[in-house]
Amino acid sequence: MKRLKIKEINSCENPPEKALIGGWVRTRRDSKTFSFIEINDGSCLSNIQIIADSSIENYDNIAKLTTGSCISILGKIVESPGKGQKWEVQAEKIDIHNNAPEDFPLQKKRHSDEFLRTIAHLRPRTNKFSSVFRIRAELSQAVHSYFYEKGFRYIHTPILTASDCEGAGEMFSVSSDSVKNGFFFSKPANLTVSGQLEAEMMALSLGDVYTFGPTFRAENSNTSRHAAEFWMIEPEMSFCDLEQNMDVAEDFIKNIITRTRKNCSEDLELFNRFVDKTLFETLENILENRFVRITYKEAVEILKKSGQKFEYDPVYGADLQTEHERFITETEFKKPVFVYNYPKNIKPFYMRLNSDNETVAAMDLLVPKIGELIGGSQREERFDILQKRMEECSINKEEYWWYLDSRKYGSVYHSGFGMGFDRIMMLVTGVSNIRDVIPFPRTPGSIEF
RNA sequence: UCCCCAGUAGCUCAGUCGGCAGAGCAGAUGGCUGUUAACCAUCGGGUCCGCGGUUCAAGUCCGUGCUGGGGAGCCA
Repeated sequence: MKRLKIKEINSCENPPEKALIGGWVRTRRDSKTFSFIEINDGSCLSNIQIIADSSIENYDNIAKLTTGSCISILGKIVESPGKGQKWEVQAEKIDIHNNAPEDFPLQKKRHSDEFLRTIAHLRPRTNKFSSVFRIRAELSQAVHSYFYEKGFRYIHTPILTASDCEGAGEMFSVSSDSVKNGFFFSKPANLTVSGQLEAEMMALSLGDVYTFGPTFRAENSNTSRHAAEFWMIEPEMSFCDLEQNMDVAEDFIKNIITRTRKNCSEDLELFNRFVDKTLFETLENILENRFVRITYKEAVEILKKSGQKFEYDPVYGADLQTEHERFITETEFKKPVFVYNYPKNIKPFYMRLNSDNETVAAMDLLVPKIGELIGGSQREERFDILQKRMEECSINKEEYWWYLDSRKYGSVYHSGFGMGFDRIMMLVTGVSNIRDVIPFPRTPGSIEF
């Protein structure tokens, strides 16, 4: 008999009379002649209640089932006379796959996030984390659907790379003992910090492309928003300027949030109730408003005129501090804000120089509570200017011969951005620590599991 | 890497002025009930994060290390 998932039963008006169900015991309540067993199979947040009568052959063992055990049940699906659930299962046969010993670390009460991180292998068995990871799957799917529907091609950029100077942070080096000098690739290799440069090459032939894959940064960042291994989405579009780039970013975010809200309503409800009571309000605010667009120069002026006391005074020409970003998105506008046209000396070489010769066509998207969610730019497509910018930034042009080639042969204006997938997970769920939206997070000093 | 905070039973936490190590939940045993984080009774359960110091006496005070958390920098 085919196993039926709890989600299928719950969404049914007329479920089949009999079903085979498998899952993990969340709680068991005893009576003299029968047991109530609540099991969860991960298909949805809800559990299903199993009634096991003492007439079942292995009832002695069933009455000893502990939280965390795994069982299969063959039984009748009936309307529940009790409150709290529509359907329940009158068990006819119960297979005990494993009875969890008494030291099973998850109790029925609430655990702290910090404790659950130490048992990352078991935390998906909790309501909160199973919800997080169902939402993560849905949000991933939404990313692919969005781009697919817009005619973008999903491309795979390398994870192993030789480039080491994109200004994107420290890199992990990769070596192998299988070759004598350690250089498997004949020169030093690293884990990628971005697929952008390769994505540009693909965009300059396929038109609109995107990557969605793992990214690695060896920065010793100890914050709730940084991980050493995270997933990044990087669309890259030919015939696209900075303004169109921002249009895509805004539409993209609104689209994937809308889809996730529709398809994960039960899971999201949990976060709105227990994790962040303003979550739905926040998402509503993002969906219903146009994102603000201001230049870097305007941003600095707003900060200067605000009368707000900052630990670091806002100065034109310097990077915006976290406190500045928060003021702009949380206090001044109270909605997502694109800040664009940054001074060229605080941005990397590949961003397109504006006609003022001072700023580049860069844009960052700042979002309340999350901070920087997107960083992007129109790319410098002009061969001579790009070379000059590389010189200014002390980039070794020979290593980038192929990148420069793309500006030599059929170059065209193009743009793209990078969005931290784990950060939009935080936005959508209200979870405040990036370690809690990644199944097995890697952070400085921590690579268990 | 810097600043701040924390570490006590399997988990969540209390522990007063330095003076016998505590509760709830979880577990075991028994009872009761179409139960809903069920309930009632009984029992078992401790390297008070490690090391060093002060003291008649340290979970408590001091130093140091480790681990975790919050913030900053860096970024997505």
